[in-house]
Amino acid sequence: MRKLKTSRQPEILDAALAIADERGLDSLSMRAVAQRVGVTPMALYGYFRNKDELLDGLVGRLLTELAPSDPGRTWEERLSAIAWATRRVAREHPSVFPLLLFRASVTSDGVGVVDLVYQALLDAGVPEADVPRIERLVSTFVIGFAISESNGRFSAASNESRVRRGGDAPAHRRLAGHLTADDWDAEFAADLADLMRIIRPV
Amino acid sequence: MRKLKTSRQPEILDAALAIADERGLDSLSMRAVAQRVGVTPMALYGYFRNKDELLDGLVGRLLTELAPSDPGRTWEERLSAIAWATRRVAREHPSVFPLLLFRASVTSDGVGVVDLVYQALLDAGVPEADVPRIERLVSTFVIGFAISESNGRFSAASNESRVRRGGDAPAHRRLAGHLTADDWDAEFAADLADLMRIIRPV
DNA sequence: ACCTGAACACCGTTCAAGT
DNA sequence: ACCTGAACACCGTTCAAGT
Repeated sequence: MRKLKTSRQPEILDAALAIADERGLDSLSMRAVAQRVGVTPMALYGYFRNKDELLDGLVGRLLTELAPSDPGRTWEERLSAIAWATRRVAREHPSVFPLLLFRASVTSDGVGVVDLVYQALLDAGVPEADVPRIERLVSTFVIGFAISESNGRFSAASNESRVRRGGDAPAHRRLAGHLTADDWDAEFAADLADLMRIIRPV
Repeated sequence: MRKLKTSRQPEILDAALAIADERGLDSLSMRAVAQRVGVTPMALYGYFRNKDELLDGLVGRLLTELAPSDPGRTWEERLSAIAWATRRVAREHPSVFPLLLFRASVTSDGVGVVDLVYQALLDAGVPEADVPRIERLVSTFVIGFAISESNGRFSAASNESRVRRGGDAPAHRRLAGHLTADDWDAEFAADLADLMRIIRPV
């Protein structure tokens, strides 16, 4: 396991993120990254052991964007700031963002964000034994929401298709007037408010 | 857009699911599926327009496994049954399962499951206007939890790494005794109980 | 210390042709 | 109606070599 160079790692991650943002994750090939950096594909292997490690580097890059600059005073404000920052990062990097759900955030940046959440939950009065579980509950929802929104699972098209097929879906038929949501800011805010009610009086 | 044959679609999806389960999503190539079915790669294109549509078919297959045979009497029982079934499907098909978060469930099977959830939420007394939002809240969490668990985001390794780096993470240090969770059945049950508290007195 | 070239074993998909 | 063969434009990665 030979030592890796670090000098041009940031430059390479910049190029990779740009390609993913512009042309999607499927277009993110070692060859494409190399071309953008102005180098032969094989040169990349001096900086990342393989494509998987390059993707890990990309996840690390996203994590640094999650910690808000101004955390806020109350624990509600601090949790909200991180949640909305997460959603913003998902909109900025929709192709790369889903990798967050699959790669454990063990980089120091990832731990930093989790630590902020732990502290907020402690301040909220959550018993120490419940804090890690509640952190996973909230982060799983927030990341899942951000992915669903940015990748079309929540899309209006999906809701309309459901209405059209409403024949064998009685509850859909009854809810016909309420199926076309589109203000995801409002929905996310309402969801966070509901989750706060879980946290407050544990 | 020429018409597709349907005769051997189930057989092809069986083969694809088996490959993904045995060797992972990266090994799920059209060529590998074709070989398993005993046919030339090009023969598959008579049944699915491209690889993406084959993956959609796979998602449809998973959705049929989500609706529990015995739904249960109370709305709590019915919601729980679907949630636990979802988690079981994720463990059986960890590589394919994450696709559920990226592809809107507009197949009739998907609508069927969502309709069961809508009905349970109505029975719980959730106002009609809130039902679709609460369904998205719960399903996003349940799918996200199942993915995180089956794909290592919750792994013990990740928690131990965090403890080790605890130096610059004060809340982690304070919670050191509580960071090594491993009973995901219990955690999932506790999470569902918390979510029920959101649903009950909306 | 950093980079290149050639090569290997793969991909998804199109097109024209075969029974 | 169903399937095949050859071809095209790609992949990630190894190895040996070059400055």
